[in-house]
Amino acid sequence: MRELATFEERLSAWTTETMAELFSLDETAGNLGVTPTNNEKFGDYQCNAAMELARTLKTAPRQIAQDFIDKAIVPEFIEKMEIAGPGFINIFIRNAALAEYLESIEQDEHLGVPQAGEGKTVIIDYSSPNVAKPMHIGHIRSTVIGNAIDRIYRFLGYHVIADNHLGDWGTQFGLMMVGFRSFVDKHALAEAPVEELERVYVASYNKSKEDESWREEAKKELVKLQQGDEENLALWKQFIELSIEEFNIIYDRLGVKFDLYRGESFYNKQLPGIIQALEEKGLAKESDGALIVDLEEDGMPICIVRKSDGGYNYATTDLATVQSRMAEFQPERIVYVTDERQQLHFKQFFTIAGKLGMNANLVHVWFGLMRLPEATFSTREGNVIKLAQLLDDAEERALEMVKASSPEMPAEEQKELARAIGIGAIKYTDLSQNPQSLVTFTWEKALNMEGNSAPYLQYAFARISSVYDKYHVLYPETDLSDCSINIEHEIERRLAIKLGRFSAAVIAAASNYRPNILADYLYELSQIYSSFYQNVPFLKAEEGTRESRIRICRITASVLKQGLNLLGIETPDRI
RNA sequence: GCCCUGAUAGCUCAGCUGGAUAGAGCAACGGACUUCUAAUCCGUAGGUCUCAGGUUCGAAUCCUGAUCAGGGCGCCA
Repeated sequence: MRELATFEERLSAWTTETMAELFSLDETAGNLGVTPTNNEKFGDYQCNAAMELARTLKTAPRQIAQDFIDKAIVPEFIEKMEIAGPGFINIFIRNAALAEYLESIEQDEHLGVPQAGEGKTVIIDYSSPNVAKPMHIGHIRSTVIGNAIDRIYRFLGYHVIADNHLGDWGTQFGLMMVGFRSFVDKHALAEAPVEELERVYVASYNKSKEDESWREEAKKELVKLQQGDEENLALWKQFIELSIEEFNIIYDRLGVKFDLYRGESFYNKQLPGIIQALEEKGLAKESDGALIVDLEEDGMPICIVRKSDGGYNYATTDLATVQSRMAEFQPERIVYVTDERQQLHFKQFFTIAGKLGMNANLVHVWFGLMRLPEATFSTREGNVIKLAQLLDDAEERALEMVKASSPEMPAEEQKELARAIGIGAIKYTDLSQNPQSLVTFTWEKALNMEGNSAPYLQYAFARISSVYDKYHVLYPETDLSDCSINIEHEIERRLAIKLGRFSAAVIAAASNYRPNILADYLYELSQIYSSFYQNVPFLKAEEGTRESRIRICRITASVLKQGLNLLGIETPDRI
């Protein structure tokens, strides 16, 4: 077992091993480990194996539990065990052991979180907006959730490659070309490039609906682009550059960094090879002029890999992308973060990748589409909320609160603080929900700064920092690391238990690709801390108790800071 | 028509691989700032976990069916 194993890990190993030995069981006996209790009166961890084993052992569950307690060699970190209800084994951890564990995670730069990913590469494909379209609130989920997964995997020791798979290729560029040449407003382009590009696109799109020759023209320009026409290529590159520049402004504000910006076009050269491989393996066939892969035996509709006009599809590009990534990076897995609408597409192309023998571990992490209370938003409806606007509003709202609570603070500092708080609030709103649930966007929710929100967590952190600083002013000579942790108060104990579960929260968030598990954990931790803060004195406590509590504060601060950092949320020292 | 999701307090949402009386926040009501930051804390109230079956010692959680809602299903990505 790893050095800094949690109580849960140690207990589970112990109960599983001991049960197996005492009752001569093999590994198939089911779950013999422990889980955290959800009520303190049942102890800290519970083992439910006795009920499960009752049938196979033909013994009453309480008797099994009793036998276990009587015969097992109990580790010294256990205070006591109790049998309750139908046969639960409730386990209580010794306070001294708890204190010892806290001290050990404090020494560890990863706060007890195992480096499970060492030597493994993971590619995470997220955000991936389309070129020439401004990011709106629909893009925030992929970006924020993807980035949290990115950070969490890095913290677990994985070598993460964050790849922004831009939508930089496709039929829309024909319309873009003709539209741009006819009615771009140079002034507007300089002011807000992507917004202007989008306006151009929408105008061109609308015209194409009525004007057939316009459509023809667009098609011609698209073909020219695909054939490498220099002028069109230059224009296309300009669209991309302008877009990336503007996306980066948003990414900077959100604290998101990518290792790669490889758009779909990056894989163009490989597309014919993919088609060839599909044909060679007998996977593709003609149908109505298009080339398709029949997936009926896999219970899925057919997948088009080459259109009847000879153009390639999304699926083909994605296959080429996998091939390229596998060859270049040999990732242990590739994770895609997109909205729910693409579930079928990913299932299809994962299946085809398997049939092609790509031998890649592909994961699709999907999240519910963002909706507005009135309806689904769409560019055509004109009811989109721009991401930049959302961030501005959040910062503004936070600034009002900062001004109200810290009027003496210099304006520059107020602004900086409001930025961290506003952006944090926006991110947290998305991260604290199960990604797969449907999300209805409301300003009220997005800008929430009270209760279960990022500012609540930031506030808890800031209060700790403040206490800690004050302690050092009052007792500059004391080295806290020389002072022992003593768990006395009930709320202190709850805090200690919770702190010990940080690594479990991080691991669960990673393996389920659900940052909300970590967000939940941090919120609960902050709640306990806030209660601790409000109800127990530390600076005014007696010597000894005081140092112990300040030390617990320090560990709480480390966990909060690290945890929030994994969600991409900043932790100002003052708020 | 077929497939994928979801339905939990008035509202917004948690509830991990089945475990003990289903939890938060907001809103409501009642308390706590001469005391470590009240963006906080303490308390009250609020539930037939959509419905009907099934599996199980044990179901909000797993299975089947129904209802409602969202999404997807050959040349968009």
